[in-house]
Amino acid sequence: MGDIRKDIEGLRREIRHHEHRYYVLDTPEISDFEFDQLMRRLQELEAAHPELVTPDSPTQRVGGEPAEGFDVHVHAAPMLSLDNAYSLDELREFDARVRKLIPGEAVAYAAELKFDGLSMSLLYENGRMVKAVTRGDGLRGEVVTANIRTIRTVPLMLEARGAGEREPAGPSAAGRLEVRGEVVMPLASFERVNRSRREADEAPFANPRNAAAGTVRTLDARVVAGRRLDFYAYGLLVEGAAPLPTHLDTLRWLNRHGFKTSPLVRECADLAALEAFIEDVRGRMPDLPFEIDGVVVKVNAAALQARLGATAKIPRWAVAYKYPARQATTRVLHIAVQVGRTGALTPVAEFDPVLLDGSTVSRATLHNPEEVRRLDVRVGDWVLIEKGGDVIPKVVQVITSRRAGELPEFVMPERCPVCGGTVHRPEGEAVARCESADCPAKLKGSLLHFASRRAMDIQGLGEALVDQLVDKGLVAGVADLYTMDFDTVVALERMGRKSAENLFAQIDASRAHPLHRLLFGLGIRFVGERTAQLLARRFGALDAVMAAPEEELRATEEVGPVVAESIRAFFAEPRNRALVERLRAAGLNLAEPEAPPAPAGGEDSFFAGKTFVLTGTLAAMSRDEAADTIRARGGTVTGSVSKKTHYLVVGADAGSKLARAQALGVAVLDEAAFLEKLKAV
DNA sequence: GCCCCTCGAGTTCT
DNA sequence: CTCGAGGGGC
Repeated sequence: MGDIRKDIEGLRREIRHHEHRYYVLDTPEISDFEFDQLMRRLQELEAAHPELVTPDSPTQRVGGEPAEGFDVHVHAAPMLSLDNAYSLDELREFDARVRKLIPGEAVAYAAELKFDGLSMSLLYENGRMVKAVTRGDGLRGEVVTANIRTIRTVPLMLEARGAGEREPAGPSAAGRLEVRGEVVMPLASFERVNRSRREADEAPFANPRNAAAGTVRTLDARVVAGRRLDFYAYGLLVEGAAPLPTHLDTLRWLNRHGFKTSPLVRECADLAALEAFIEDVRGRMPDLPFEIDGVVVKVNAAALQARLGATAKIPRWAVAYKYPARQATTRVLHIAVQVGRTGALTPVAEFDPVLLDGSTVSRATLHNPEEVRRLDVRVGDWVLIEKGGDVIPKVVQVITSRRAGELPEFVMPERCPVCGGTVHRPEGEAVARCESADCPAKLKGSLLHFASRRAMDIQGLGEALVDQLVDKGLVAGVADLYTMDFDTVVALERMGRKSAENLFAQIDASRAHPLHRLLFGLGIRFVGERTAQLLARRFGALDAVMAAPEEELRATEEVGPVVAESIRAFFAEPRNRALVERLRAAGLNLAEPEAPPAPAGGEDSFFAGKTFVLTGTLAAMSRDEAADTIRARGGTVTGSVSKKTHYLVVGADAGSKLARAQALGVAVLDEAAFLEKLKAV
């Protein structure tokens, strides 16, 4: 419990620091998204430990303090922010919560666009706009009336077109009332503003929302007038009057009085209708003249809203659904250089974390110096990133229009960033490699590779442990794994007795694995899983492979001059020969068992002699299991679709392979058909 | 010598 | 999953 209290206090300190940087100093150190994540974590901890919530916690107020330069206005009613739903699941939870709080009521929702701008409160007296106030910290905002007056879609005088026949007329515009909405910068204006800022050698705005926020807080209203902002209204508070019966009524009232409101709105009776609307809006997003980042969902009936009420920070009757972005833009903070097990130096872009398709992404490989040059990525650049058909994010392009001034080009280091060893890039090859035999990064990579599932399958030997073993000098090569001292390992960080026992059991069991796993695990260049299997099967024992002259090696399937030379060079290396001797001494199996007889009945099965490719996620089994099953029935499984492929087995979310199969006219089996064929045998 | 097929290698986040 | 590159068929 003491730990949790410490965590909470640490988080609060951190959040207060960033709030100050953001709201007061106007020089944030972290992205909005990271800030949100900190806040979320604090909220979760406090929710789990309500006794630790204090009134001065950052969660107990809505935002920051107004900056100097503008008058401060205290909102008549706090401008709350909305709770966010980052997935349909979270939206479902919202719906369930609402229905649970007001059981038996027929709940309908009003859904509209969630503009990516800044909230604004407009005060009207006798129909005249007298004051415009930013949201500020939710309680007090900045008075920016002169700036907002320049926005053409903000009515300075309320119109009062007649009510439609079926709509209630609503309150008169005569008294004091407040209209709430969002100031946005349309994309066309955004492009124009950034173009002229670049011409004037000023840093362009990162996105329309920042541009709108920056503009509204400009002290010179003439500048604001030139920026063409827009205003969309979504809320109405009338002094001394009850709210209109529903949110949709409010929107109609606002329209009739001269305000723009969300161009897409729908009344949704249930979750399914909400999901349909969300899907619909997603499709239309590219055609909208402004940026949105989601859909706002509100309980439509004012009476039910009142019954649901609000917490100190957010109303319980509304939620903002945010789309998982398929693409995102972010800023490159750093280009790191990683060293892999083969010594390959890989440049990696590290950027401001962004939410991309449901997960937070903070880095993406740039593969090699060639790719860095092709993209022309530089530290400080804004880049467009996406997750293609798969999970792995990639940098699509640099947004050169947002490059502020001159940025230095990336240069590959001439020495290994980990060990300082010499780096060599052979003529005509894309990758540069660290040449040092003792590079810790290479050692860590080889250990992880050795322990990987398809090699020696030592579970529990992960990155964290390998780091410790190497950094503490306990392991200097794979052979040391078999001579490690149990007590030393138990003493390592985050290593309990039980985990150490499991680890040693795994290491012990690995001694008996067949030769092909060891051969693969050694990490000889160009000898992957398959080549290792072919070699092990042909030579039967490690000594035979080591002793084989190059011609013999080349007689093995899929081994040509390059691979043969690589194997020869590996075993010519004295330290590698010594390694083999140590492994032998440690009692490792250095032989390959005789190939098992062909599976009974395999020859006449549907699968026998045919080539299969698997893609997507299968529900009934993993892809590996499916591959084993096919092989057990006499089929072959390969990784890529070609004309020789007989069938492509597709699971859910199939990627590019399906398209390729269709292009080549390769037959496709869906999971149901595949399982059917399996049963038939 | 060209082209197709595979294999190898690197990779993100939860 | 994708890219680069080795092997081997034609």
